[in-house]
Amino acid sequence: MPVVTLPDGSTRSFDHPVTVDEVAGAIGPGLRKAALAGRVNGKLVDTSHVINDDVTLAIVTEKDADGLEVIRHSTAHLLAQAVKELYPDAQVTIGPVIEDGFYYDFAFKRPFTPEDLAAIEAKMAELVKADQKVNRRVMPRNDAVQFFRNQGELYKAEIIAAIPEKEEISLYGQGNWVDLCRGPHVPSTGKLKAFKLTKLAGAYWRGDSRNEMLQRIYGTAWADKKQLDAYLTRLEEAEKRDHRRIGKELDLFHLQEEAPGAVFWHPKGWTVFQTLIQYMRERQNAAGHQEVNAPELMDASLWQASGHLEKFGENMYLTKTPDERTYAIKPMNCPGHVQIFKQGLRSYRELPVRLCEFGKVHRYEPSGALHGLMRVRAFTQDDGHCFVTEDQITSESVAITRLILSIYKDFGFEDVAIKFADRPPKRVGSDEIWDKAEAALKAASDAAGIQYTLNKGEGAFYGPKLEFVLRDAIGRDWQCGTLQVDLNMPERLGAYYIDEHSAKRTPVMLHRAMFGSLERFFAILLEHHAGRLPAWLSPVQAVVLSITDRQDEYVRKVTESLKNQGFRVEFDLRNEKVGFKIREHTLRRVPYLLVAGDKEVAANLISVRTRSGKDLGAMAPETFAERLRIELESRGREVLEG
RNA sequence: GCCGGCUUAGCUCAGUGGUAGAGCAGCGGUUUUGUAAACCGCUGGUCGCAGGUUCGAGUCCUGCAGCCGGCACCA
Repeated sequence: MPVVTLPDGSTRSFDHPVTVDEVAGAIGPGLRKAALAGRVNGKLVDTSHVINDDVTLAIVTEKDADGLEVIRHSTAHLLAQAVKELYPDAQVTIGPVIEDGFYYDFAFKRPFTPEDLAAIEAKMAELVKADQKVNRRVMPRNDAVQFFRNQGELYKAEIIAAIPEKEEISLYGQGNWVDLCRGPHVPSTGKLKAFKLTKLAGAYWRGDSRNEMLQRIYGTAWADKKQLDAYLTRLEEAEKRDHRRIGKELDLFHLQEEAPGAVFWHPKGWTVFQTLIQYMRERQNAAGHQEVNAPELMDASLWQASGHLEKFGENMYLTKTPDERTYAIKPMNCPGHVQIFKQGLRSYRELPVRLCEFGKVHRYEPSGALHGLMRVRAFTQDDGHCFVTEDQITSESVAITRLILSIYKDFGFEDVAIKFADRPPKRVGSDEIWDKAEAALKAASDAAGIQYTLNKGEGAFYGPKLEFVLRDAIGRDWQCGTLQVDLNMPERLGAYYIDEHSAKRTPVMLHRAMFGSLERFFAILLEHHAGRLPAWLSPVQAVVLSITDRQDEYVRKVTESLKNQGFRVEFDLRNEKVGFKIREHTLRRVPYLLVAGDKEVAANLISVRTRSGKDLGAMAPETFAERLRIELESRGREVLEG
């Protein structure tokens, strides 16, 4: 006789086995109607699930995160059902829940068109209206394989055939459509009220580029129309902060056809870029890293020795010179730094040797990978290599980790996730060396007191790495910094030092980058701030505006004085109304607008307005300069308007 | 690289086989202006590139390039 304990601690006893649906009904008809699924002893089940024993039960509705998950999963099924009804020849494959929605992959003889998408969506709406009951049944594995084979669903049959033989397979059906699924699902299609198909895409079967390409349909699904609309609005907002759009609006950079994946930096964009470099230079100098510069073009033999040519040759720019030598444009900086380390005999007393470079590298990325500044073929790394003894791995790694996190704080990124990427399938070096490298990096992570998640098999080919992932203002994640322990490359490139017993020893090389790619970091900053860069990074920090031409001389004088103090300031003497000028410079995201009319000239003041529209009142130019200086030096932690 | 879409003025975009358009920007003038768009006028295009079909192509077809959305890749 089951006793059901509800989340509020109350219990309900039944004298016969009951379904989740019946329990919900016993609590109230409203809850019964709202029930999408149940959580029995922590496990998510259908509302039709039968409870035989004493359990804890939570009724899952659209208000729960679990409920939303069930809605999305069921909407994916609804999509597949609609596709099968419209295009019986299409074969279904998989349809999982993803962030904000779901997708479903189909194999079909012709590509789906945007018109198909509209038709599918209409069919889905029709099926919702029909409010078909969703039912679950189980089948022995082999029967299930046969069942789907008979229906011509070869992909489904293949998936099921990979499940251990003795397991029972659960099938979900609605109308005359059936799919393999673990579930749970909503009780009927009428529960799916707010969804939208969003995009069509190709996707490889089982995620392997050697396999055939399937057609993926993406959709989003929510508990109600309001949430759906909010999501669509969120997408529009994200589009507004797209760095490609902002880059154009603010005249920061451009890309053009003749140089795919390479950036033409405009004066304002380059100002920001240089500010980033200058900042990083100060931070890494202070941390004892020495800046160097290595050739962009080096003989291919060096890349052969490092292993890069073999592993990444297809993605390297190679050039043959008239003297019949083959040079590679550097795709990374490590071999160059090793050459610098190798000059002269190094003593253990010199270690750690920390070399770093703002290295411009070129990688022939697959054409489909290019994406604005986020993924380019020519980019600048704040790349560094620390040559250390084995004993120094931990302390050095801890120092680097702390440096990276402190730097991110200066840019306003407090929410940093760290991932530990261990040995990849394709790698150089023995397993013993990898064991050692992974253990060392783990020890260092623990010593630094950081929490990380495992990113299995995602390490570099020469060593394990920590990946530092930033979360931006609208919740998107970006991998930027990295710290890698490398026990392979120094040996391959013949680097050594003399230890305290006068013996040759191979140093350990720690690879580190903080911005990662400056181009990418720049783009992340633009999107994070929606173009409103903090004043210390803004290409133009203030504009001095005249109201009539009577203030021209004063405006020039004030501007000149601020520029002489090192601020990035412009003036605007155009024959325009002050409202027009304010609108324009606000749209250009200039942090401070300094207005000078007859009143200000008479009193030797400027009226200060922020780009967010706040009036800071009239003040002497010197006062403004003093307060701006504090803001810049504190990197925005102390703001003028605060 | 793979699947699909897109490419028209500096920018955003309209233009479904018959003489290339709008708004903004730019330029010239009027206006001397007080915190998010004053007014008038003018300029501006090998319609991504190369072929083809047609009496006629921005529009239809083929190839290529770039970009966009995904997939795969990412030292």
